[in-house]
Amino acid sequence: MDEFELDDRKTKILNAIIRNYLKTGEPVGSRTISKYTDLNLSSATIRNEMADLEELGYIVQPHTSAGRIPSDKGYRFYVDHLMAEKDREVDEMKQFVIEHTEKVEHLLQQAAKILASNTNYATMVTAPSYQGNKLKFIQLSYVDEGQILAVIVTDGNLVKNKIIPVSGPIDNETMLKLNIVLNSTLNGLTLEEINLGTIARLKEQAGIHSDIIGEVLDTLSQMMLQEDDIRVYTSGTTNFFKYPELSDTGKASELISTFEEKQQLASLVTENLLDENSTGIQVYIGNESSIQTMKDCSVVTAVYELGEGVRGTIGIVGPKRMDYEKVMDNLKVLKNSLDGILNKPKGKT
Amino acid sequence: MDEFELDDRKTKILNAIIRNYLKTGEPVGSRTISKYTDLNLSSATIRNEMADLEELGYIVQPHTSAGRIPSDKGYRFYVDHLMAEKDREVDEMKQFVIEHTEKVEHLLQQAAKILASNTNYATMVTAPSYQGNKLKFIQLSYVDEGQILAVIVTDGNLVKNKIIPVSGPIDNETMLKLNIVLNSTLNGLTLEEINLGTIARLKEQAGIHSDIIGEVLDTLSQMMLQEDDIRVYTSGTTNFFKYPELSDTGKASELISTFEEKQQLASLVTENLLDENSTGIQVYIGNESSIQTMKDCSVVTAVYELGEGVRGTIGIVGPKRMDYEKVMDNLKVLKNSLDGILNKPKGKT
DNA sequence: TGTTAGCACTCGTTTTGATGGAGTGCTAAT
DNA sequence: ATTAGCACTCCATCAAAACGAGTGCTAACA
Repeated sequence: MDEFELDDRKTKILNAIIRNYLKTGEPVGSRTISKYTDLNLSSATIRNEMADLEELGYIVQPHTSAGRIPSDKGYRFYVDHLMAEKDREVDEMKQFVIEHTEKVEHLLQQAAKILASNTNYATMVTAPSYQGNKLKFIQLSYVDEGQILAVIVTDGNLVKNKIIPVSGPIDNETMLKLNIVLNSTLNGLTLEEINLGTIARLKEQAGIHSDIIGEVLDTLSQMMLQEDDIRVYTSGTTNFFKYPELSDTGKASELISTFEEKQQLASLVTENLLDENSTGIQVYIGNESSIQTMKDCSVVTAVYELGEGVRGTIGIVGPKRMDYEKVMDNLKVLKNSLDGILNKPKGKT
Repeated sequence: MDEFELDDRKTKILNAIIRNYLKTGEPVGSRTISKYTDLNLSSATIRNEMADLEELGYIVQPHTSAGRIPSDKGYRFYVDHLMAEKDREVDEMKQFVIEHTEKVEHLLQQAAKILASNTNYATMVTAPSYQGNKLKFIQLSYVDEGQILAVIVTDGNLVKNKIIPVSGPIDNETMLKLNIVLNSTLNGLTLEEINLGTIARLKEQAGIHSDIIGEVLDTLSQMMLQEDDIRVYTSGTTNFFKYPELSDTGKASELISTFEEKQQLASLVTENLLDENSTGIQVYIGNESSIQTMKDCSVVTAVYELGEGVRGTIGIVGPKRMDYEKVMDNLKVLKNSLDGILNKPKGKT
């Protein structure tokens, strides 16, 4: 619907304004456009058109007697309709050489860092959620009196562990039995598939030690629950200082604080992880994102999939006047680097 | 030696200057001191004394016709000789209510956060090193074809795990045997105590599967090696903005970047973890710390001991003009809260 | 001899005013 | 419908001026 309220000429002018503003960061005036486009119109005509565009809400004037800059609506229009037109060369982009390390956390931290240094924006990478990830192996070990160690491995070789306190001592045979019961019942299931029936069956089989099973299951769900555990790796937060519109002390400080409060970031990103099964790229302009402090920023995110069902998000945060094309390209490339990396043979990618 | 080059009056004046500057953050002039102290001296006399103090290097003038501010040497003198004099009330300090969570990492992140909000400085907490920590339990599990899971538990219930790739399949009996060998040989040893003799004995016992033992040992040392794994939790980095002398874009940005590069912070803190067995509090003023970017800051650190041999560092970074007394008090209290927390009964502390 | 009052001087900060330029909106001519 | 022209607005920049805090020095004082 939006696109019909703009005729061809207005679209061209808007495009020119936005592209120009992305480049320079300065409000752009009618005279500039008059020369920039192939429309061969005088600045006066452009002025008239610009007045219209402003009335329609695509551009705004920081103050009288200044040029125009894109509004959120303008950016949105650009991202949705104007941007894709241009084919761009990916070869200029630095490659993502991600060392295939054992530690997922290192991997992700690294990814965040590279993305930040490539784009010059602040970046975040959320650790994968266990959504839909299958249990592969469970092991209980009697470590110490009163303490059992539960180790859980899922597809994609994500490992979690927790110490569970128990009251009495437990003999080896019981441990063995519990392990067998747990593994035979739960292996191959996703967390969502463990229902009351499964639990009842488990407890029955465990007999006298059903309390331990209970503990284990609690642990399981606690572990896999996202809230508790969505880790977010960030990098390049000081990049905010590179953009005058964000670099005044107050704003930058708020933004960096938000990045320190990883939990907030997680929430921003989680919705799109759940809502959307598509692996597309999401763009939030200004207030479109749910985080107040980012009202002067744009957020671009993508979902990666380390292994089957092991999905997380990568994202960048920068000024609204960001190089959307470059950012989206970078995200795509990084996403591809990460996708399925856990299942790939060891070594460099 | 230093203290002998200052007579009583100079000491008093220096003290007054520093205390005043700590409060206000403004260069302090002779007139202020003339009224502040009980010395009942005119500003002119103070001026003479100040000229002397400047020549001795305890104070400096930001520019002609400004008051004086303490030099690094001045701060050092204050911290070493002047500060302790005053007894302060701890009751004003907010308590550290640390929830005793299972996850050490949450615990430490929380500690950093509370410390930051208490002091209004940037804080860091390093995860404990394994220095001197004893192995308690090792378990190898055959998870998948070609993959063994190694789980290692140390005193203090720190758990580490790693997936080890193996070439051929391994039967249950072998696994059992390996586990017994590993545990019986290594339990109770610290990492440092595992020497070539131990290793040779292990491999011999393992027989045909000595390669796996080798892998496990590699993993062990890799895991416990500090370099690889000193995690640093930080908080309150945006507090730098609260102090004008640090809040200009350039400096603040550098500092925050340093806090993002956790590894650098780790190095700052590690030395004192190793060098010193005392549990005292370390103060680094300006260039006394090894990190260039912190030349305009003071760093105060303390060592905590979660469990026996499980030691890490807590520290705060702020302007040289920081409230040393408050900071040191806070560190002491936090240190006490953390000390031995792993061995304490579960629940609130 | 140590202390103090007084004064000239320095230097950073803040205020003020002037100037210039970029850009607009409107009107009248094409 | 388009354009040229013009008056007007507003911001940014710069320099000068006014200000104020604080010093160093000298000469007087106890």
